[in-house]
Amino acid sequence: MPELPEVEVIRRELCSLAVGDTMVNAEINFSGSVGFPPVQDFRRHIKNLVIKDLSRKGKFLIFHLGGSFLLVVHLRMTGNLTYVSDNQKPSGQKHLHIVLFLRSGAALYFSDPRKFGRLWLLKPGEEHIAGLDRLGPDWLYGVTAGQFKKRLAARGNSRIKTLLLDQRFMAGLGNIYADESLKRAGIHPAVRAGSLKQTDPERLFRAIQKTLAEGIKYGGTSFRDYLNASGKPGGFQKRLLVYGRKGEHCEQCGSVIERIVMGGRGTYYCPGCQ
DNA sequence: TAAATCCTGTCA
DNA sequence: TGACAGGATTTA
Repeated sequence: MPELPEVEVIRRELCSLAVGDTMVNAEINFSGSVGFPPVQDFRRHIKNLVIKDLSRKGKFLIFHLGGSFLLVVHLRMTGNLTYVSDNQKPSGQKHLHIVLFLRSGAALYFSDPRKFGRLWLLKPGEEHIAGLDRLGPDWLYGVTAGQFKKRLAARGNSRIKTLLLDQRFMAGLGNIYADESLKRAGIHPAVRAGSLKQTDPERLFRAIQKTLAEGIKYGGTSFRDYLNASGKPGGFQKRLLVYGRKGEHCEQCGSVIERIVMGGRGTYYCPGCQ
């Protein structure tokens, strides 16, 4: 489900809700959600670790815990991480795979219908186990427009949409924000990076940063499953210009929005603007 | 560069 | 019933 803005919204919420609290226990209902270490070790090691801080790289959420442990979370398509305070615990929730109990009485609920999401409990030097070492720079703090332009030049043969989804190139964009950013920059998704016009790369860079910032501002996009750490939907779905709007008229130029498949992903764009 | 894979749910 | 889904990796 979530892309950079959704993960960032959750990170900010958990910063105010959970930092300073301590992990006391883990309930694991589906062991496949634990990427590392083996479930028994995960349960044993996570006890009594203070939550010192939370950071984010691309779509990864990273809890910085006592003892230099890192709890790395990737929600993939349908994962949800919800902070539940002591007096409002839901019960019998379907697809609830992991509960992390906190000393305050609150808990972190990880649920995920499609079971693609993962949690890893790592020590420094083990970041590669979660794949963190393969990520390119984060879109919001990783590079300047100039550095982005250089990276683009090195991948001139790739189609721009495909490139934007490649987390090794740059980290954090997913299918929705890639399409929305290309629309805002007026660039066709199938264009090859090397064929972009002179002013395109910088405009695209700005459009992506602006679109992501807007996504965060409106609390993320709840297209189907996404909920923030408080269990509430975001609002950016109301501001989508092309994603999921095949057959509708572009608000800017009136053209009919099209859907094509690129790299196996549904891709929406406006043939008039892009 | 595409398809298969990991899964379940929803919608046309 | 089949197509499709905010992701990412592996294999062909």
